[in-house]
Amino acid sequence: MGEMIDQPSCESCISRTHPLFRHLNHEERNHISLHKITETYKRGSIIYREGNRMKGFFCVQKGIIKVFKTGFDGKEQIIRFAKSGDIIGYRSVISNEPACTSTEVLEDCIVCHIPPGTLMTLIKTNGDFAFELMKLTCKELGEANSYITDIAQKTVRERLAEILLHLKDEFGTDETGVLKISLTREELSNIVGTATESIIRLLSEFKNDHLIALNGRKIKILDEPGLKLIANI
Amino acid sequence: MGEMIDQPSCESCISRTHPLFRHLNHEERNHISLHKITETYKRGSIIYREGNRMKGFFCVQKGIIKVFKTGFDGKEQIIRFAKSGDIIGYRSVISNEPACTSTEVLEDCIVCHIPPGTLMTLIKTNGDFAFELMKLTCKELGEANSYITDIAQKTVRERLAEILLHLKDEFGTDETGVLKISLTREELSNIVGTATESIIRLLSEFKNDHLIALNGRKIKILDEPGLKLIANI
DNA sequence: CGGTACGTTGAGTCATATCAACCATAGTGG
DNA sequence: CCACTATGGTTGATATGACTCAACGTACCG
Repeated sequence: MGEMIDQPSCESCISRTHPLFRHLNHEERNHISLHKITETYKRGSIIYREGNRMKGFFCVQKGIIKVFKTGFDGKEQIIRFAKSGDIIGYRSVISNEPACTSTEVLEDCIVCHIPPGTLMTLIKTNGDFAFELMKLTCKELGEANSYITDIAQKTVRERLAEILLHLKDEFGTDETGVLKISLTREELSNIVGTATESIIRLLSEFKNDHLIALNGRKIKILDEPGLKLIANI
Repeated sequence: MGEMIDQPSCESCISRTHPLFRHLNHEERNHISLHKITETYKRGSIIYREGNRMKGFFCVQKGIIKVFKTGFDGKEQIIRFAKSGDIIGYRSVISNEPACTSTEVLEDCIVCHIPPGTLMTLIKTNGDFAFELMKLTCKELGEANSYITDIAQKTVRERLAEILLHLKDEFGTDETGVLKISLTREELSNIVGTATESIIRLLSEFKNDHLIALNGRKIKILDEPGLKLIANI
């Protein structure tokens, strides 16, 4: 459970212009405003865990969350990240199944929790909302399909190069070119689907080949075309 | 393009009781009836190809279709199968993106093609339909997420055992216990994500361990608990 | 100051890919 | 009817990418 903070109105929320919420009318937004709970979560907190019965979904205002599954031997597999504007947990609400992933906060978050009934009502009464949500799901599904193909066919080296580029696209870099998202070696290995040691060795190979620069968890992309070549993009 | 056959009415279609179509009223069903095109496809035909702009979606009446992506070096990765009652191609219609997978017929098919406008209208005007479709997408997404974790973390041996059990669940067996779906060794390898030779070797290992019996493409499951043990289920 | 989590490096092993040869079957065209 | 070709299946030998295990360094924290 996160910590409750002053409850801001949805009328002033940055997500108001999000494709998903763009089509809501005054009344619908008001309804959400009344029923949502805005909370903060610190780095390391678990928002929900695989197997939990979901009691609504979450809209991320700020921060970064990792979405992962736990494999047979307890090893995490990171499926995706959620950041400002993304929503998580809706899949389980809709399928009415226990959550199939866990979510852990990587960077302190502000998250709005919206009860399940509100989601259902919106889907069934607002066609545009339903359509946008479906678009979102379809996008995720398309990405998942690509991911499957990549993991099945590419080498660890190729996948690491691809993930680095992908992280740059998704989270960007600061002024000096350092990836904004900060991950442990283990987390990187849990995205790529490999052993931590392999990631360490490959990162230092990439560094020797002047593709990246390393400084602890800070990763700077030096040669994007070079990485693309390795990743086969 | 498939071959057109006598156009049956949707009023008598077996898919009428499908969760997705259950909530359609007389008028909506009539509208689909008027606008759908029912076609047959022979084994080996391609219904649509990755990158195609989709001109509607398909509802499978009969037969088996494989849904796959083509990797960098041309190797196929089978993402899923579609059989009676399943629908394919809707993702691209909704995202309004080119198809992200190709589909090839494994067993002669009867397929109804439904134009994109009809899908959109249904989503936006029939909340129950939208909700059921979303459920379907979410189910696929959940399966894709599990698949990612499996491929990333399990060995080829474990995955093959799992796939065999999965094929049994999805397509069943005949009276003698032989899997109803018939796949080439290469197709099996394109599901598991490995080399054809590895599949051949592992299948014959499983056979020696009396887990399965082999006769050409016919695979009989002899020891389901044993396979589950190997698959870590 | 010791403890805990993370990062790094080396050595050895193993699962799986790759390459190559060969067999079986079925369809094709002269 | 036979040679020809294509496709799928099988097996063996060899190479190697990646994992595992183990030791050790580093940094932060109470």
